[in-house]
Amino acid sequence: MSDPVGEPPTPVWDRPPPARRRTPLTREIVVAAAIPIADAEGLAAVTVRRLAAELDARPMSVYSYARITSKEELFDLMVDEVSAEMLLPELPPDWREALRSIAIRCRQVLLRHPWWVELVGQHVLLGPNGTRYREQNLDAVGGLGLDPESRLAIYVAVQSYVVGQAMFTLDEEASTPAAPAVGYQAALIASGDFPNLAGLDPHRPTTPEAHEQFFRRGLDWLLRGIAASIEPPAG
Amino acid sequence: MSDPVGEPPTPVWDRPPPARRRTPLTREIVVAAAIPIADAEGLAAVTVRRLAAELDARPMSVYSYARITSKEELFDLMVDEVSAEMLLPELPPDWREALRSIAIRCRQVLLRHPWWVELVGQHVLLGPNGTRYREQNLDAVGGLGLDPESRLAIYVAVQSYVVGQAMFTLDEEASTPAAPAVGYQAALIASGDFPNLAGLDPHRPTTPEAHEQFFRRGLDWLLRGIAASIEPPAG
DNA sequence: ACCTGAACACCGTTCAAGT
DNA sequence: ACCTGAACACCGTTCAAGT
Repeated sequence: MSDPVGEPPTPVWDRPPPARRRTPLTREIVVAAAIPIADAEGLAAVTVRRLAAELDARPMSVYSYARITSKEELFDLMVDEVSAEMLLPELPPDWREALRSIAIRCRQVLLRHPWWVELVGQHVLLGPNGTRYREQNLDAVGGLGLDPESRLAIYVAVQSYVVGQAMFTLDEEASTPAAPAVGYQAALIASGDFPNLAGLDPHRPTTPEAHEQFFRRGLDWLLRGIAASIEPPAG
Repeated sequence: MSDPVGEPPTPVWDRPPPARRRTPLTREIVVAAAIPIADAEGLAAVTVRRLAAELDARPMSVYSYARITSKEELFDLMVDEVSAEMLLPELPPDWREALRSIAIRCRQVLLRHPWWVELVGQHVLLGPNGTRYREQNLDAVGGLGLDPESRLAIYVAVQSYVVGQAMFTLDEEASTPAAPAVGYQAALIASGDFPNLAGLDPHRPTTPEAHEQFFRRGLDWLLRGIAASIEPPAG
């Protein structure tokens, strides 16, 4: 692992001398290397030294070639890169379907990149792709004749729900029944002081499909409430 | 800073010898010391060594006296401690008012302890106070004759919105107009490619009151949608 | 048994020295 | 000017030695 060449099957002299660099290190390569590490092992595994080793470079070269002045800026780039995945190629004409599609797509991306949620709290969506994403959200409700502030309020409400809900799903996926805290929880509930929690089926399904159904239920509530406030009850 | 006694104003011999320890170090004291640090300087400022210095102890004593085996467990304790602040002394009888009160209270606590949002993504609410908080949430909709799963869905939906919305508020409060990313953003929008974002008033109020109004709007949408699904339209 | 000092294996980043 | 090795000032945690 610490030997970038691996176990040499031939004498040194037979191996071609290392090329200066197969492809010059670029910002894109650095970001593309960091994202899978964060996906698979969490944000904490993304260290400058680890990236350098992975890219067969020296730690400080990561800063030089990615043109970043701190690790935080690398995180900014990672957040914006993933924001691009949230963009829909096309927006359904109906505002409700448009918001629903955006929310579902966003959720899928968040479940693929759990660290995004951790970062977005401190790294606002001000990069190029994050800006495009926000523009697309406002576009979704563009045909309703609402004032800009109201459109922003709708975007923030839906996005808040999606991000918060993704956190819950990730939480539940991460906490195995064997975790100590889960056992403690069960003992607490068995005390009888938590009748509502006790009423929950301990064997309720926690499949991805079940989580998605749960998510859609809340999303429908929110969209229905928005609809009720912008479309005065007909009849 | 590294000298726990400060600049001595008297010769050593005049100063009373250090008491063994004013009060024995306990878990509660450690957690109570950690929370204000996180509130004021962020989670990253909470280090074992910093805590030890603050409490006039050695780093490893923090582990011993708080009975924790890792820093993560300290974070677990911090999350649960703050969860207690979210509990309402009394629940309004009307389910909608109950959910609204919980949401507003929760939001106030989150704005006081911004790091809670960062942690809750990986530290599920399985401690004693977190469990009480979840029980209270389920209790809020206990008088409607809903099945347990539906009550859980309502709790998760409201809580998701509250947590996600708090992140947005904290984001906006944190990003000063002088931040480089904000300037970049303005230039992007000036390009004309983002008509919806361009339509937003750049001088719109960003006071805490304005944020709260924004929050309440989305909360009302969500509650209205929930109401519509459990109370079939009368008339 | 409980507590703790020194040491270990890491971090991100500074900075002076290279090219 | 751009790049980088060594060094600095930190981390969380292990572990052996104390009481």
